[in-house]
Amino acid sequence: MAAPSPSPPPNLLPPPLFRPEKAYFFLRTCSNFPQLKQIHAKIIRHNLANDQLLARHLITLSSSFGETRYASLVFRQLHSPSTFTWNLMIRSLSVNNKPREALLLFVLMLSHSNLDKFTFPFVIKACLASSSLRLGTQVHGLAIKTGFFTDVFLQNTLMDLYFKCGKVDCGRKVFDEMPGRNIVSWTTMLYGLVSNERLDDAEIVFRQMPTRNVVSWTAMIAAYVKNRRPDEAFQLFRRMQVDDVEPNEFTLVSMLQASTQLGSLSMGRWVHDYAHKNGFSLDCFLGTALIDMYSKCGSLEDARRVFDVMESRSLATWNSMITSLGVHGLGDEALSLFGEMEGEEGVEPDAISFVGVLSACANTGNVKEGLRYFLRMIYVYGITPIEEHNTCMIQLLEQALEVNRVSNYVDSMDSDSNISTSFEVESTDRVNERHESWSQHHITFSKWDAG
DNA sequence: GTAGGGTTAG
Repeated sequence: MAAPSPSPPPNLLPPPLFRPEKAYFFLRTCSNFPQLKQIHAKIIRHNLANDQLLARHLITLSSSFGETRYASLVFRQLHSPSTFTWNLMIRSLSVNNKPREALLLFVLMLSHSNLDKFTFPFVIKACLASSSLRLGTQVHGLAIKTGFFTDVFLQNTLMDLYFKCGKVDCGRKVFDEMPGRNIVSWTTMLYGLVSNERLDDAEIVFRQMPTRNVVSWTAMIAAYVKNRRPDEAFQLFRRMQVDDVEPNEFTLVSMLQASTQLGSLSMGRWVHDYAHKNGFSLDCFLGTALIDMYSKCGSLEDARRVFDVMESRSLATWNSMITSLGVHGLGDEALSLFGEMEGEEGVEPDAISFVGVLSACANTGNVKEGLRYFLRMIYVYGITPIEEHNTCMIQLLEQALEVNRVSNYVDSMDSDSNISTSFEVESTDRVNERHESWSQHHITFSKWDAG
């Protein structure tokens, strides 16, 4: 009797068929980076690593997880990436805060691939993000040379670059020579003028605009706020509603700033109420603007209430709440909230957080904690002190010296020698002379106390 | 797959 033929060992079995469609399905449902790596491994095992469409999905997804190195790896595995894929990779690096790498890739692209009209906005944005105006100008030249300059997206992005680099005349020239301006071109022009101290010209542009949408209205409202003209911001807000343009979160943030500038709690409450009634979600920006408004208009309770109900909080949200507590004299609460923030995943304090923390310590005279946080800022978080930190520290040290001076004075009443006392007095005076800014700082906080 | 407006300190 013939022996049954042995079945091949499992590792020699042909792999089950893994079509690209199946890989797309997996990628569509993929929600984290380890999962993505598993799917990618499968893709490689089934010789699909050179599939352009799959690679695009992998690049988009890994960069959405912030994994640009992995995205680059996928990109490098392609034999000859299409222009689309080059663009995608440049964009991925740029949006993940790696504009220099994006620009290097663009330089490489010039000798390996054709460009298209989509390439330019990505590259110009990378120029802006890395403050490379010079390269931006060269890209401008290249756009003209290659015939892509007629694209309105490209022109708008270029205008924006010039305005944000302070080159108003260059931006204006692009705008003036544009044959097919659209609403974005007009709004870019408007805001370009505003951010270069030219509110009057911006008003003219706003009047001349053929059509206005919520972005253009909001840009003009924000312009008034930026120039500390809150009354005009409110006027324009009303006109916008008469014009049947619905405000959005961006608009409301500006209106909250306008309320803060007016110091009007009732106006601020009205904006909050408006947001509530119209179903606006409390996103990080709107929530933080509300906290700031309530705190500066005198209602710490409302600020805290907003903070507590917010579903997601940005670093700015935490900073705003910490500063508010400190400013309202609740230094201990400010420090304890800072501790909570440090425990929160993905939220790392920045220089502004420490301005809040140190001024909370300074206001409550908490010298020991102040020094501890100051050192923590420098040595744990690697943050270089800025003037505001130094001002707080000087205030704290003066308090320490003052306490020391008084105690030394008391000691000196019991002893014959008062050498150390005179030294302390002298050094306090010297500090006062050198740092007159302290008194200004003090006035700032007295203003809060009064309010 | 591309462009414009928003938050925290000072």
